[in-house]
Amino acid sequence: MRLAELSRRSGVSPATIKYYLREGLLPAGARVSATQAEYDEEHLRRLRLVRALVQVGRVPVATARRVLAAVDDESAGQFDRLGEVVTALPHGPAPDDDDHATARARETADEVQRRLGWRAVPGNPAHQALVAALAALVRLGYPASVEDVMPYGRVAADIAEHELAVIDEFEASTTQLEAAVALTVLYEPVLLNLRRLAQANEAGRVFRIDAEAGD
Amino acid sequence: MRLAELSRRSGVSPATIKYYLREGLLPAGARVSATQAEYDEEHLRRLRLVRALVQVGRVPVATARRVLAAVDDESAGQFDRLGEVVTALPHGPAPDDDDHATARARETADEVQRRLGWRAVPGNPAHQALVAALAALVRLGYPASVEDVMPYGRVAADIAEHELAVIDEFEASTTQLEAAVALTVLYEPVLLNLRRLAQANEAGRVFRIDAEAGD
DNA sequence: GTCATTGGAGAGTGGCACTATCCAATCATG
DNA sequence: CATGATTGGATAGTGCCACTCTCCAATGAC
Repeated sequence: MRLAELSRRSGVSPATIKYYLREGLLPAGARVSATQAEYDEEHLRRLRLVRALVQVGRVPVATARRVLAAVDDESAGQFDRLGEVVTALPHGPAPDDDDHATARARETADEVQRRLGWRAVPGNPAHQALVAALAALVRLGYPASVEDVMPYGRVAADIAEHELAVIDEFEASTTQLEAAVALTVLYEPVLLNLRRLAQANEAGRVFRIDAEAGD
Repeated sequence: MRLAELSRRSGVSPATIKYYLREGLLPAGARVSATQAEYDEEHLRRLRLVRALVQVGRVPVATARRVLAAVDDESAGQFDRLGEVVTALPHGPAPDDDDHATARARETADEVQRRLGWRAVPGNPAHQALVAALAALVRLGYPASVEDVMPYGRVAADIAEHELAVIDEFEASTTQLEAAVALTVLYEPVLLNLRRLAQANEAGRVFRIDAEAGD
């Protein structure tokens, strides 16, 4: 199919598809002549994945390129590619200054991971972002002790175990990696928005009861 | 204290503090003369909250203004203010087109909420964002059935119940609302990054065993 | 043969979170 | 009281990012 049809079938504007081609998010089509290229179903699928990552998963375009390159890199082993993928995916900001709050947050993060039996990797961007978030809570005086964080850690462990089981069912290593990326990135907003809905629901219960009791 | 000292104590540049004052994220200081203003500890605390929301929570500045205005609005009741806060907080994008995938996603979202005993509010931005994320999964052919999503819903319900209990322990309604905002926004990266760490840990177990077994 | 279409390249746009520059009023100091 | 530094407010500018617009030569369809 031509670029115009790829655009029509995906709902992505031709200009944006050209942009993705330029940025290396989408492999070039098979050049059928000097001014025409042919795209197939695989291009359509990849384009949909890119759109999902960028729009729903809020992955920056430059990051998506790195992630997809790691997924496609047949030369490296599966475990190394997965490592590249998870470190390339966007995380929060790393802690900017090493104050008291950051130090306490780091201790908390380490202890939580120890209790869950995880190997703590201090350089891991997810670890850094976790410390930064906990440090912000500490700075504001909100609860962020090991006991406060542990419930989230247990929940995360449950979810991850379930997700890896799902990923492991895919056959080829490239489809496994693509599934890992898609499920990691796209179930993120699912989880967050379900949490928001649960909070709204729970808040309705708690505060309405309070209000009925006379505030 | 003067703006310069507020800057020193918070680590935020004077130019950025001025920007926040202009944008209404930070109330003006007490004007002590035509060219001088006095800031107190409350300003410092608010500034730290703003920084945490904007930097760690990735809340857009315009959104933070709405959220903080609702927290401060003494004229409205607590429940209404909380409603304004949760709808103002950033969510993912709403579904852009109403195709087959979106329709299926909507059904799934409704059924999950029904099973969890939540009142489904279709106009809720969190609901919209949930549908958009599920639609993206459906479009890519990844598992997004009611059974796939329910574990996340149960986890969200557990977390929310725990969080509301924490919030309910704060005394004044303004501090409760501020706590609701801070905990909702700042525990989000905590949860997400713990999930990433759990995934990395679980992936290490699964794929290393696979590799040892001969790939 | 003619004219609309295609794909590639480069520059331009709009939004956002700052950031740099001015400026007049004021404060501390001698 | 003179004077130079500081302060806070206003305005314009910067850098980044995800597109989007415009142009163009080569081509394909009729």
